[in-house]
Amino acid sequence: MMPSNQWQRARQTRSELVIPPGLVQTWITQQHEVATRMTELPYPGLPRFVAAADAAFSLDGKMCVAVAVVWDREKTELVEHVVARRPLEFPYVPTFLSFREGAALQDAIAMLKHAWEVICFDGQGFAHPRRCGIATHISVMLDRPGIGVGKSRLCGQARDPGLKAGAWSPLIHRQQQVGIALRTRDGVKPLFVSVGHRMDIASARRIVLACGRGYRLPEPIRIADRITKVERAK
DNA sequence: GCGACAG
DNA sequence: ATCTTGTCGC
Repeated sequence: MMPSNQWQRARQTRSELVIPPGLVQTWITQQHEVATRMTELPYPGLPRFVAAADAAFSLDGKMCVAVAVVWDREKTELVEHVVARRPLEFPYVPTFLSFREGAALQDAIAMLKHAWEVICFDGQGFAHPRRCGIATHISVMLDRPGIGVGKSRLCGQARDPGLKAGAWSPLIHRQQQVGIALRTRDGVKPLFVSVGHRMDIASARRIVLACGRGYRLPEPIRIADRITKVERAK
Protein backbone atom coordinates (compact mmCIF):
# COMPACT_ATOMS: atom_id res chain seq x y z
CA MET A 1 0.00 0.00 0.00
CA MET A 2 1.25 3.45 -0.84
CA PRO A 3 2.15 5.76 2.05
CA SER A 4 -0.51 8.30 2.72
CA ASN A 5 1.65 11.17 3.86
CA GLN A 6 4.22 13.02 1.82
CA TRP A 7 6.86 13.02 4.57
CA GLN A 8 6.47 9.28 4.98
CA ARG A 9 7.04 8.76 1.28
CA ALA A 10 10.05 11.04 1.29
CA ARG A 11 11.76 9.24 4.16
CA GLN A 12 11.11 5.59 3.51
CA THR A 13 13.45 5.36 0.54
CA ARG A 14 16.45 5.93 2.78
CA SER A 15 15.25 4.48 6.07
CA GLU A 16 13.31 1.43 4.85
CA LEU A 17 11.13 2.02 7.90
CA VAL A 18 7.47 2.85 7.53
CA ILE A 19 4.83 3.94 9.96
CA PRO A 20 1.69 1.74 9.85
CA PRO A 21 -1.43 3.59 8.70
CA GLY A 22 -3.29 5.17 11.60
CA LEU A 23 -0.45 4.98 14.10
CA VAL A 24 0.38 8.67 13.84
CA GLN A 25 -3.09 9.54 15.05
CA THR A 26 -2.62 7.48 18.22
CA TRP A 27 0.77 9.11 18.73
CA ILE A 28 -0.81 12.55 18.57
CA THR A 29 -3.40 11.47 21.12
CA GLN A 30 -0.67 10.14 23.42
CA GLN A 31 1.29 13.36 23.18
CA HIS A 32 -1.75 15.40 24.17
CA GLU A 33 -2.36 13.10 27.12
CA VAL A 34 1.26 13.19 28.29
CA ALA A 35 1.34 16.99 27.95
CA THR A 36 -1.62 17.09 30.30
CA ARG A 37 0.42 15.37 33.00
CA MET A 38 3.45 17.67 32.71
CA THR A 39 3.94 19.97 35.67
CA GLU A 40 5.91 23.18 35.70
CA LEU A 41 7.53 24.23 38.96
CA PRO A 42 10.76 25.83 40.14
CA TYR A 43 13.64 23.52 40.92
CA PRO A 44 15.24 24.76 44.15
CA GLY A 45 19.02 25.23 44.17
CA LEU A 46 21.31 23.23 41.93
CA PRO A 47 21.34 19.44 41.57
CA ARG A 48 24.64 17.72 42.35
CA PHE A 49 24.07 14.63 40.25
CA VAL A 50 22.84 15.44 36.77
CA ALA A 51 21.88 12.69 34.35
CA ALA A 52 21.73 12.90 30.57
CA ALA A 53 20.53 10.57 27.82
CA ASP A 54 21.45 10.59 24.15
CA ALA A 55 21.12 8.22 21.20
CA ALA A 56 22.89 7.26 17.97
CA PHE A 57 22.50 4.55 15.31
CA SER A 58 24.54 1.39 14.91
CA LEU A 59 26.80 1.40 11.86
CA ASP A 60 24.38 -0.79 9.92
CA GLY A 61 21.66 1.72 10.74
CA LYS A 62 19.35 -0.89 12.26
CA MET A 63 19.83 -0.32 15.97
CA CYS A 64 19.25 2.61 18.24
CA VAL A 65 22.19 2.90 20.63
CA ALA A 66 21.19 4.80 23.75
CA VAL A 67 23.56 6.08 26.41
CA ALA A 68 22.67 7.42 29.85
CA VAL A 69 25.17 9.06 32.17
CA VAL A 70 25.31 10.52 35.65
CA TRP A 71 27.61 13.49 36.06
CA ASP A 72 28.78 14.89 39.39
CA ARG A 73 28.45 18.64 38.98
CA GLU A 74 30.42 19.43 42.12
CA LYS A 75 33.40 17.25 41.31
CA THR A 76 32.84 17.87 37.58
CA GLU A 77 33.33 14.20 36.83
CA LEU A 78 31.46 11.32 35.24
CA VAL A 79 30.27 8.83 37.85
CA GLU A 80 28.39 6.33 35.68
CA HIS A 81 27.50 5.51 32.11
CA VAL A 82 25.33 2.73 30.69
CA VAL A 83 24.40 1.59 27.19
CA ALA A 84 21.17 0.09 25.81
CA ARG A 85 20.35 -1.10 22.31
CA ARG A 86 17.04 -1.56 20.54
CA PRO A 87 16.05 -2.19 16.94
CA LEU A 88 14.91 0.96 15.16
CA GLU A 89 11.24 0.57 14.36
CA PHE A 90 10.27 3.93 12.92
CA PRO A 91 11.77 6.57 10.67
CA TYR A 92 12.54 10.01 11.95
CA VAL A 93 9.52 12.23 11.57
CA PRO A 94 9.61 15.75 13.02
CA THR A 95 7.54 16.02 16.24
CA PHE A 96 7.58 12.23 16.79
CA LEU A 97 11.19 11.73 17.85
CA SER A 98 10.27 10.10 21.15
CA PHE A 99 8.60 7.18 19.38
CA ARG A 100 11.82 6.49 17.48
CA GLU A 101 14.35 6.84 20.29
CA GLY A 102 12.32 6.89 23.49
CA ALA A 103 12.24 3.17 24.29
CA ALA A 104 16.02 2.76 24.00
CA LEU A 105 16.60 5.89 26.04
CA GLN A 106 14.26 4.68 28.77
CA ASP A 107 16.03 1.31 28.84
CA ALA A 108 19.34 3.05 29.38
CA ILE A 109 18.00 5.37 32.06
CA ALA A 110 16.54 2.39 33.92
CA MET A 111 19.98 0.76 33.95
CA LEU A 112 21.54 3.58 35.96
CA LYS A 113 22.43 2.53 39.49
CA HIS A 114 23.63 5.85 40.79
CA ALA A 115 21.08 8.34 42.05
CA TRP A 116 20.43 11.53 40.09
CA GLU A 117 18.24 14.58 40.60
CA VAL A 118 17.70 16.06 37.16
CA ILE A 119 18.00 14.61 33.67
CA CYS A 120 18.86 16.44 30.44
CA PHE A 121 17.76 15.33 26.99
CA ASP A 122 19.07 16.02 23.52
CA GLY A 123 15.94 17.61 22.07
CA GLN A 124 12.96 19.74 22.96
CA GLY A 125 10.68 19.44 25.95
CA PHE A 126 7.81 21.94 26.09
CA ALA A 127 9.06 23.64 22.92
CA HIS A 128 7.05 21.26 20.76
CA PRO A 129 3.90 21.87 18.67
CA ARG A 130 1.88 19.78 21.14
CA ARG A 131 4.12 20.67 24.11
CA CYS A 132 5.39 17.10 24.26
CA GLY A 133 8.93 16.86 22.95
CA ILE A 134 11.12 13.90 23.90
CA ALA A 135 12.33 15.56 27.11
CA THR A 136 8.79 16.09 28.34
CA HIS A 137 7.58 12.71 27.16
CA ILE A 138 10.26 10.70 28.98
CA SER A 139 10.43 12.93 32.07
CA VAL A 140 6.69 12.59 32.57
CA MET A 141 6.91 8.81 32.18
CA LEU A 142 9.58 8.78 34.87
CA ASP A 143 7.82 11.51 36.84
CA ARG A 144 11.25 13.04 37.47
CA PRO A 145 12.65 16.55 36.85
CA GLY A 146 13.84 16.90 33.26
CA ILE A 147 15.16 19.51 30.84
CA GLY A 148 15.06 19.69 27.04
CA VAL A 149 18.24 20.88 25.34
CA GLY A 150 17.93 21.22 21.58
CA LYS A 151 20.78 22.12 19.27
CA SER A 152 18.29 23.57 16.82
CA ARG A 153 14.71 24.82 16.80
CA LEU A 154 11.63 22.69 16.25
CA CYS A 155 8.96 25.37 16.52
CA GLY A 156 8.55 28.97 17.62
CA GLN A 157 10.64 32.05 17.05
CA ALA A 158 13.31 33.73 19.14
CA ARG A 159 15.41 36.85 18.68
CA ASP A 160 19.08 36.12 18.46
CA PRO A 161 20.36 36.51 22.02
CA GLY A 162 23.39 38.68 22.86
CA LEU A 163 26.77 37.29 21.86
CA LYS A 164 28.02 36.68 25.39
CA ALA A 165 27.67 33.35 27.17
CA GLY A 166 24.59 33.46 29.40
CA ALA A 167 22.59 35.73 27.08
CA TRP A 168 19.14 34.46 26.20
CA SER A 169 15.85 35.40 24.57
CA PRO A 170 12.36 33.91 24.88
CA LEU A 171 11.26 31.28 22.37
CA ILE A 172 7.66 32.03 21.40
CA HIS A 173 5.20 29.68 19.70
CA ARG A 174 1.60 30.73 19.08
CA GLN A 175 1.74 33.67 21.48
CA GLN A 176 3.12 31.45 24.24
CA GLN A 177 6.64 31.24 25.62
CA VAL A 178 7.76 27.64 25.17
CA GLY A 179 11.43 27.97 26.05
CA ILE A 180 14.51 30.11 25.47
CA ALA A 181 17.35 30.48 23.00
CA LEU A 182 20.38 30.34 25.27
CA ARG A 183 23.93 31.32 24.39
CA THR A 184 26.08 28.89 26.33
CA ARG A 185 29.37 30.08 24.85
CA ASP A 186 30.60 33.38 23.39
CA GLY A 187 29.78 33.70 19.72
CA VAL A 188 28.49 30.17 19.10
CA LYS A 189 24.96 29.24 18.01
CA PRO A 190 22.50 29.29 20.90
CA LEU A 191 20.90 26.20 22.39
CA PHE A 192 17.11 25.87 22.65
CA VAL A 193 16.28 25.09 26.24
CA SER A 194 12.81 24.15 27.43
CA VAL A 195 11.09 22.56 30.38
CA GLY A 196 10.78 18.80 30.46
CA HIS A 197 8.82 18.12 33.64
CA ARG A 198 8.85 19.23 37.30
CA MET A 199 10.88 22.22 36.26
CA ASP A 200 10.48 25.85 35.20
CA ILE A 201 12.41 27.70 32.52
CA ALA A 202 14.38 29.88 34.95
CA SER A 203 15.58 26.78 36.80
CA ALA A 204 16.33 24.98 33.53
CA ARG A 205 18.47 27.90 32.34
CA ARG A 206 20.31 28.04 35.67
CA ILE A 207 21.01 24.31 35.65
CA VAL A 208 22.14 24.16 32.02
CA LEU A 209 24.55 27.04 32.59
CA ALA A 210 25.80 25.44 35.82
CA CYS A 211 26.64 22.29 33.86
CA GLY A 212 28.64 24.22 31.29
CA ARG A 213 32.36 23.52 31.02
CA GLY A 214 33.28 25.97 28.31
CA TYR A 215 31.62 24.10 25.45
CA ARG A 216 28.33 24.73 23.69
CA LEU A 217 26.67 21.66 25.19
CA PRO A 218 26.24 21.14 28.93
CA GLU A 219 28.80 18.58 30.11
CA PRO A 220 26.48 15.62 30.86
CA ILE A 221 25.04 15.77 27.32
CA ARG A 222 28.44 16.33 25.77
CA ILE A 223 29.79 13.25 27.53
CA ALA A 224 26.77 11.11 26.63
CA ASP A 225 27.12 12.26 23.03
CA ARG A 226 30.77 11.27 22.93
CA ILE A 227 30.14 7.83 24.43
CA THR A 228 27.31 7.30 22.00
CA LYS A 229 29.69 7.66 19.04
CA VAL A 230 32.13 5.14 20.53
CA GLU A 231 29.39 2.61 21.29
CA ARG A 232 27.75 2.70 17.88
CA ALA A 233 30.76 0.91 16.45
CA LYS A 234 30.43 -2.08 18.78
C1' DG B 1 -1.62 25.15 -1.22
C1' DC B 2 3.15 26.37 0.66
C1' DG B 3 6.86 26.30 3.85
C1' DA B 4 8.95 24.42 8.28
C1' DC B 5 10.52 20.54 10.37
C1' DA B 6 14.34 18.21 17.48
C1' DG B 7 17.48 13.80 16.25
C1' DA C 1 21.06 11.63 13.24
C1' DT C 2 24.80 10.50 9.28
C1' DC C 3 27.98 11.55 5.36
C1' DT C 4 31.98 14.34 4.26
C1' DT C 5 37.03 18.31 2.67
C1' DG C 6 38.82 21.89 3.37
C1' DT C 7 39.04 26.08 5.99
C1' DC C 8 39.00 29.73 9.63
C1' DG C 9 40.46 31.12 14.22
C1' DC C 10 42.28 30.67 19.01
